Amino acid sequence: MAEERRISMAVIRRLPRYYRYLGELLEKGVNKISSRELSEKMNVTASQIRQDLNNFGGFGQQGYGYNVEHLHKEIAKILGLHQNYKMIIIGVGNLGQALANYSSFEKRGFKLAGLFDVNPRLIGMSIRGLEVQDIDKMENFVKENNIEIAILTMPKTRVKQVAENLAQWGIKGLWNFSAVDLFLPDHVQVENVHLSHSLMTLAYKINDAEEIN
Amino acid sequence: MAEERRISMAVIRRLPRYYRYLGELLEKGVNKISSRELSEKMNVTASQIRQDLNNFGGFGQQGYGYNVEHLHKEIAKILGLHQNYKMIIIGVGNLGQALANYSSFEKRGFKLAGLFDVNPRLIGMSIRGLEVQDIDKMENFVKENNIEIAILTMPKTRVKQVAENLAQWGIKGLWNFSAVDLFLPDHVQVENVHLSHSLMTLAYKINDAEEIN
DNA sequence: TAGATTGTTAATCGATTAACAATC
DNA sequence: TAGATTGTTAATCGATTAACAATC
Repeated sequence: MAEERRISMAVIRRLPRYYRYLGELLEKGVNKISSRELSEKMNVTASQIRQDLNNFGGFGQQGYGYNVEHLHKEIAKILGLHQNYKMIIIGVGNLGQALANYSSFEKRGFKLAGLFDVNPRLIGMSIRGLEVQDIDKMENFVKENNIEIAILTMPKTRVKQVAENLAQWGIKGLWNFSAVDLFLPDHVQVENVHLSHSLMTLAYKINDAEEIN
Repeated sequence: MAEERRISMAVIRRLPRYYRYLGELLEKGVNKISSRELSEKMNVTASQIRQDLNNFGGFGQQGYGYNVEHLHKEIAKILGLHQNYKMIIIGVGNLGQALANYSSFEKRGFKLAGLFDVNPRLIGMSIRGLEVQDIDKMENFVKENNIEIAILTMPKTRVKQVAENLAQWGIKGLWNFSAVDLFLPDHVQVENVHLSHSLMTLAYKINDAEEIN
């Protein structure tokens, strides 16, 4: 077995963007693309594209470039998009409902299987054919349906406890929208979306740009 | 005037997290904290905290540590949270509505001033006291009300054109939730929230963690 | 074959961590 | 004063860019 270098998250986080551009090229019927052409479209260096892709093996061909369809598929495989994932949403407030209605995730293999909340007013409500269930039912549901991903869109006070429970029940990934940092066992992966952090960063950029002038 | 080093976005993106932890300490009535104590709570190195903060001047005191309230306020200033920002939301679908209902942004000085959509079914609808307006009214509204930030939660097909218009009308920042990369003049700052990228990254992490075992 | 472009090594640049003198 | 902890320099580590031989 060859010695494998650990691939940095910086590289991984660029892959979805490559994937998106390649998908668009595919739709336009473009068959091949060179690292230079792609770099111009994406506003990155050609060198970075070649380095990034070479972490996973040689997908291109000297003198030719990359086959768009092939590269698109390979990146999907790297990201794990060739598989399906069963997801639940915990916390069916505004954001939870918005994500529940996002049908585009399904296309990429992320299947919504259940909705949970503590609020009696929401329990029983139906979104895209799924009934909001009492959070009491969650343990059984997760275990029986082999749920892989939980989307955390509930108030921050309850997140830590729920996340720890989910970890015990064998969940594999948490998509965390709350302003809470989760420190969990290694078998649970956490991806944070801190909207407030993002907005604060925008505020900084605005002020910084004004200072320059 | 002292020569100013450009501060990297890596540092800036850590500030909201510091800000959050300091806010929590403040609520607990903690007065002072050392870089070591904070580093243990946050799971980063003390060295990084001190380096990060020293980009903006010395906020601490040798032998003592940092005054929580003071540091909290200083970070707010750096991020530009001592100011108010007027925002509009363009695209009042699920995600737009969810963000419109997010009252916690207001507390940080991000004031929602208007809602816009093209869909006649949505126009006239009221969310948190704001009526959804026809997108035709947007140019006047932005100019007359000195809107600084636009939240882009509309279908990707229309984003580029709208963003270019907003840039011309003097908007300062775009909070972009669409899967489109915006290349705009320097006076407009863009902060992207690519939810699909985030979910793909989670898929990668899940698969990667399983490979290890 | 000649031209083009990858894969990959080497050079550079930037970010993080370690170390410690300054100082409260 | 003695102990603690910052501010800051130096060392290390990692990521990006440049360069070019390999090869289609």
